[in-house]
Amino acid sequence: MGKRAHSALAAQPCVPYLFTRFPMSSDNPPQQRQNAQVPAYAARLNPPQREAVLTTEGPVLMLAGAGTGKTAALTARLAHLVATGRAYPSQILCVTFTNKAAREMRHRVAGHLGEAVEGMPWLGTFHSICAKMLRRHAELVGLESNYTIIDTDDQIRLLKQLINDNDLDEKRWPARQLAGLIDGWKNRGLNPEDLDAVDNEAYANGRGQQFYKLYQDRLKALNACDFGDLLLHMLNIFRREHDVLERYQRQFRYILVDEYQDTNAVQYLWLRLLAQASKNICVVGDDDQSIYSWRGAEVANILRFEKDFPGAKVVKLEQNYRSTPHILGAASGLIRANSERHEKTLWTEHDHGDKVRVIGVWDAPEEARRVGEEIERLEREGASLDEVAILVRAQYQTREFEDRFIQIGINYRIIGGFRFYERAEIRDALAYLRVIAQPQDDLAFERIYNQPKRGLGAKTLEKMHQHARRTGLPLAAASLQIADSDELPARAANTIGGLMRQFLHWREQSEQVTPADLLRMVMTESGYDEMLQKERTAESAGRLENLSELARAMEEYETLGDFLEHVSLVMDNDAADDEETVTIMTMHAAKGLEFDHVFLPGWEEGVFPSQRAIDEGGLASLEEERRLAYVGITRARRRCTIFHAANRRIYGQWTSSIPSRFIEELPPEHIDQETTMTGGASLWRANWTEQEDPFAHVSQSRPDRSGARGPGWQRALATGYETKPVRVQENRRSAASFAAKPRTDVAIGARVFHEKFGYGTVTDQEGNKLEIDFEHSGTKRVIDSFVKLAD
DNA sequence: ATTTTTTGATTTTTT
DNA sequence: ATCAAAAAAT
Repeated sequence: MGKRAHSALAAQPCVPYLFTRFPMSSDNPPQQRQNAQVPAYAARLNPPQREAVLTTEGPVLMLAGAGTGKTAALTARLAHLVATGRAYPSQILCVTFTNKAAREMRHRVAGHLGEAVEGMPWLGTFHSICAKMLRRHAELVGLESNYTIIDTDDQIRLLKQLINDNDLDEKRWPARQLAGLIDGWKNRGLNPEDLDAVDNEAYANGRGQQFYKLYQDRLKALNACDFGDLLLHMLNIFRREHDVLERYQRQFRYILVDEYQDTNAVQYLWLRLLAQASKNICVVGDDDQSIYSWRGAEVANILRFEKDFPGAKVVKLEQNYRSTPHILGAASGLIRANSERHEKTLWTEHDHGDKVRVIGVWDAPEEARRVGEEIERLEREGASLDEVAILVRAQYQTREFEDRFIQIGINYRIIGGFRFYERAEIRDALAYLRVIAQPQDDLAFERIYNQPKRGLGAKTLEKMHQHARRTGLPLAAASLQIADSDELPARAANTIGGLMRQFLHWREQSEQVTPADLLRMVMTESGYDEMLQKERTAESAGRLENLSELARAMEEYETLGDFLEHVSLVMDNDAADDEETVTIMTMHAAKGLEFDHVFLPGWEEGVFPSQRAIDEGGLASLEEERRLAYVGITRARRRCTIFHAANRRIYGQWTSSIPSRFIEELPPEHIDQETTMTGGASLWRANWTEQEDPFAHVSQSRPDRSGARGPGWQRALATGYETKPVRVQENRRSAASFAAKPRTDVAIGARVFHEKFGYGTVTDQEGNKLEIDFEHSGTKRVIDSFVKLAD
């Protein structure tokens, strides 16, 4: 039993989903078993945790402060539900926000339940769960089951096209802004027709709704959806199709939600619909760690849970297992300055440990120097670098540390920033694969049609677009047709013909060889590898390296479709490094992690809290920054050190800065101030004047890394394998494999007009191609959609 | 069609 | 300062 459960995230055949394939119907609940002793999964829980685990029926709100063992409680609850026979794994919906959290949860549940239980099919992120559901119900929202999931980049490019096509100035009304608005609407669960006047006004003087609608139509035509759509489509289906909703309501006997404070409106509505029937919903979260409101998260969701689900059991987890009392005291004191929160009193059994240190320094380089020294000291004391983290407010702050650590030779790793799958070469490679897997994927095609350079430019693209629009064909198909006409210069037409033949070839091959081999084949035959090899820069070597790493990562996937779904939803690659490294990352990225030693640099007004939060967001924004500070401090197990600099270069300009207001809010009994330069702005400024040249000692040069060669460089040179450019055949007339309906209103002898060639007479018609004798341009073969009847 | 120059913008990040 | 994207020059 339970063996028939869906294999998680595995290949979803392009077959409409049938409900009869649900593994288990709820009319047939598994027998309940009673265990006399406390089972292993519950043995080490404290009383509130145990209560959260054992209260299986009805709504439960678990308020879990930082480091209070909420994941332990959550996984124990999962194990409990399964072990006591209350539900099969397939009947539990368990939602997280990140893949990392989902992976961790899966791992820990497997630990509790052993191999006996097939992995939980419905444990995953909101997006992956919705993607999986949507594959089964795609037709209900006008998509095919093999729809593409586009990322932010594609989204922006698509919107840019729409904006330009509709005679709007992209300067004045940036695509990014529109993308942000649309995301926001989707996060709120709003479809284009749901927008009110205010929302509509938000873009291009009341054209918000119009563009939202256009965008959605375009996505549908591309058989694609963006991240927001995954949730919104499923919400729409649940709202419209009652039988679908009911099936899922019956399926999910228990619902668990992690990081509930980060849910946005769609997620909330989606959950509420699913939980309505059984009411067995358990949400876990900490309102003090809500740091994603700028991305649509609504703390209100967790604050009003008890109203949404009357009779909800509220369990507070307040015993902290992570940090020392001083760290906890500093964090608690700080967060107390916020209003609107569930009051929690964190406590710990740990001994006192060190106070939180607050160190004032002159400028950012000194800050990096001091952190470096501290780390070297910790190292001497025997600490592992893996247990050291530097948590910054913004990505740009990482650079100073990177430079310093290179100089003094500390292993470091920067989390975030450019993710592997966002690099240009990786995206190019993926675009090739997408076109192979899905010929309708215009966005992917557009990305690589001239990458590597094939001598196809804007004019050619414009022509292809025109034709695609007129015929309603996907771009790739349209380009093939157009290559068969005289619409384009012979050279361009040849190139396109050759490219399309290559794609045909690859598409055939994609059924024969593994995805990894296919990628290698494509990269070689397309000339992409060659292009990088010719560049001969350190950068291009790294890119080649990245591409082979991509191929390596693909080895574990059976089909191209599997792999593509994986990359669109699971965009992370924590390459496990064997060496000990210090971790540098943003405080946002650090949520959910913990380290023995944490450094928090840049606690200055304008940096943290950020200038934006001070200027624009008002009180709410400042409170979110404060929560972020709380998250930062509570990452530390043993020691936490806060820095603030008197001077900082921002956008290339030196600025003097004053310590963050958050520093003043830290309870004095829990901190050690380690500088004479504290006491507010005045003292800092006084210090300024004492130096004749405040920048005299500031290192102006950074270690020159331009000569650095990636490890793959020599190999790339040495390999020197030859790429055989695929010969472009001269036969231009062969490849019209895309069915096109010929026009019926044009007959031989008809007088027609063509925008480029002028007036002419049709002399022959072959499918949708016409041979026309033009009055001024001679005889040409053109596609019928390019001409209109002359009158 | 490609290369160079100019301009502009610059939190936080998942999926 | 830095980087990417748009505009201008080749």
